[in-house]
Amino acid sequence: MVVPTMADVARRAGVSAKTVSNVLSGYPYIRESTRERVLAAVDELGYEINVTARILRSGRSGLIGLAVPELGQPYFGELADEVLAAARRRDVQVLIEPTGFTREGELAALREPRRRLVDGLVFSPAALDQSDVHLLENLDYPLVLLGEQVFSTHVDHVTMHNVEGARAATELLLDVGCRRIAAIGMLHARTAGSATLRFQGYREALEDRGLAVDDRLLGWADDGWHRANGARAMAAVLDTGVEVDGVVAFNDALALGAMHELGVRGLSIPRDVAVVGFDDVEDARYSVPSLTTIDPGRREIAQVALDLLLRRLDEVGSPGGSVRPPVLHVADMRLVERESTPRRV
Amino acid sequence: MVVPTMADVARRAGVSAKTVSNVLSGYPYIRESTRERVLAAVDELGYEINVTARILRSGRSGLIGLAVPELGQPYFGELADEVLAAARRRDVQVLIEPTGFTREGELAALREPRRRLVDGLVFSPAALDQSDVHLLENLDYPLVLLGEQVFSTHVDHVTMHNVEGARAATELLLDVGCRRIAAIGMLHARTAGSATLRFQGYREALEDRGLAVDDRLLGWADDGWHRANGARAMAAVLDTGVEVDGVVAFNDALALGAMHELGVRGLSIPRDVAVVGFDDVEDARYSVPSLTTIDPGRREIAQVALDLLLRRLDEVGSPGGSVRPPVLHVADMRLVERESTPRRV
DNA sequence: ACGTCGTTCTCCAACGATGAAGAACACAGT
DNA sequence: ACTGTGTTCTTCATCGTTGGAGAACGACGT
Repeated sequence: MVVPTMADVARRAGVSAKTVSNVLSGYPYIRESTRERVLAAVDELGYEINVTARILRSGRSGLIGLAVPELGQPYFGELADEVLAAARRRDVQVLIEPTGFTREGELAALREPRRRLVDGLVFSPAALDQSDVHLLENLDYPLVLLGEQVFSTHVDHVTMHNVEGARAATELLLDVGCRRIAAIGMLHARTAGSATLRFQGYREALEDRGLAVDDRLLGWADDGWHRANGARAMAAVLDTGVEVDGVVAFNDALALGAMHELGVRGLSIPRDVAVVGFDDVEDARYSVPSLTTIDPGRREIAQVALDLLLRRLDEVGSPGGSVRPPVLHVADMRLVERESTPRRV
Repeated sequence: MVVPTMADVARRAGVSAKTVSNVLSGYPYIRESTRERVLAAVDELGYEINVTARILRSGRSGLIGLAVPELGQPYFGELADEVLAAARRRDVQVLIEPTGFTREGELAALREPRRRLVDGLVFSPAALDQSDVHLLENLDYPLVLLGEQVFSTHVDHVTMHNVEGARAATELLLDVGCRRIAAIGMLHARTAGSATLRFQGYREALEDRGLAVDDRLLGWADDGWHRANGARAMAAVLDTGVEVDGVVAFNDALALGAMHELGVRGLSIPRDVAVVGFDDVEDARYSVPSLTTIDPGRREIAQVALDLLLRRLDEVGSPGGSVRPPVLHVADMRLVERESTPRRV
């Protein structure tokens, strides 16, 4: 016998297979002596349950999918760690599906669950947009959305304070005296999405102080929010000859790229130019100088997303029928001041 | 009918379920007209095969495990991306198991495969050591080891040129005139592992030029190779008052932390101190200044590890019996020169 | 004495696919 | 006409577990 089955355990303990199953799944009406015999048999045979058979019979795999663009990007790597940690606490496994910032990758991730084994999906879209929203509704498995790329009133959604975060970042710069603040990370293509919302926060903060947006201060990064593009966008802004005394970057990678470019040009941070990022990835703490940034509440996002998904899974399980309406959860945001901005006076 | 089964397709196409199965799995003896009818029925019903049932019957899940310490660390995040990409090309799914640098996490990862669904495991140990090697032998599933934490002649293993890499890094510094080269990332605890090997490369390079290792130049980072510890270790070295004109850090995060500390102390890189890292994570390209580092061949490592694992899985599948002896593959290494070191003369 | 109830356990039939074996048929060679 | 061979498809059992139904038993109230 290569690997023992429940029937083997049952035979050894002198009970039926179903009793073994009952013992293992915590069914209460088992005589103590029986339970002990069964557990002893399990031990002696080194029995471990066959998960596949259990899934086939019960219809639940205890596996959820996490579709994110790329783990190499620290924001998503760290987010994935948080989701995995939360999942471990709840005894769930996570299948990560990197979508590579491509439409095909994201469509594939949406199709996978039916074909693969996952019970539900946490999905952070980057390439799909609002016009694809119908793809996310009426899926035959529970879905939790992350980010601000696509919104639907039919799907649970966890997101962050984008406008408020960018506004707080910009206000900090204004408070320390900056008046020529560049925005790094503008996107042409999208009408929604983090770029638009963060730009909105930037604009609102300026306008509250009676300042207008100067197009020459907008740094475009249509190829993605990587460091390289942050450097490029910063260079483009500086090359217009416009005066710059502050930078709001729409994520930390852009900010670090921009700081790189500022350094190359011999500008001192924060003396000549103050810089604020967005995301609070681990790098931000150890750059030179360390980066002031917005902590968007990553841990909260991971935790809430998983909880929402598991709650939906329970709803499917118990046909008691009280289907909750979809939730939109916005995580708490926090400004983290470090060395790339001067102290507030 | 919520979700159609093979029997439904069969009924619709007027054939038996087994014929549907045969069509879908590419069995050759099917009349063309039958094949078409079946595929039409599949289309019409939107049928997708139930993976769980297939696994139960066939015994293979097409899922492999990847056990790494933490995705938030760019090296592992990027490694995971490479493994996932390679897996996608081969139509395999990957279940990532973060072990959190803990012994318990790693032991759990080793136990999981039996309980969970994976056919095999790619394992990058960080907390287990050579004394645990017996845990890795005689597992009842195929295993591929990564890294240099544990070695076994019974297990396939993919690793990198640690000694040669650290030696190349140190030689570069010597070539550009450094003579007081700090080594950042020393560990007390381990007798094997990357730290020891990279230190060995450092020492060999020095000794080849007739230089001795100066204990004051050794920066310890027993709490892990994070940026924070790189900064701390660098600070400790500088605080001894010893003169430093070069730094070999045992990974990029340590190097970036060390650069941070050097910056804080007003030392210019590379003018006052030249710095070399190890790993070539994406950050290294965009730090200020950009970091000279060793590319250990991450993509090759991911690819070869997956291939070795899949090859073992095939061996299990076909009892033809020619079990290949375990392989030790060492990936190609490459020195990437950037701004943190002066040009070689 | 009898029905009711709670406890403890068993039996059977699924879940949905596939491997093994073989039936039915056509066609060729003798 | 008969056997052999190749093609095409079917039947049946099976992977290992769990849901549903209910059997067996004792205790309890009436």
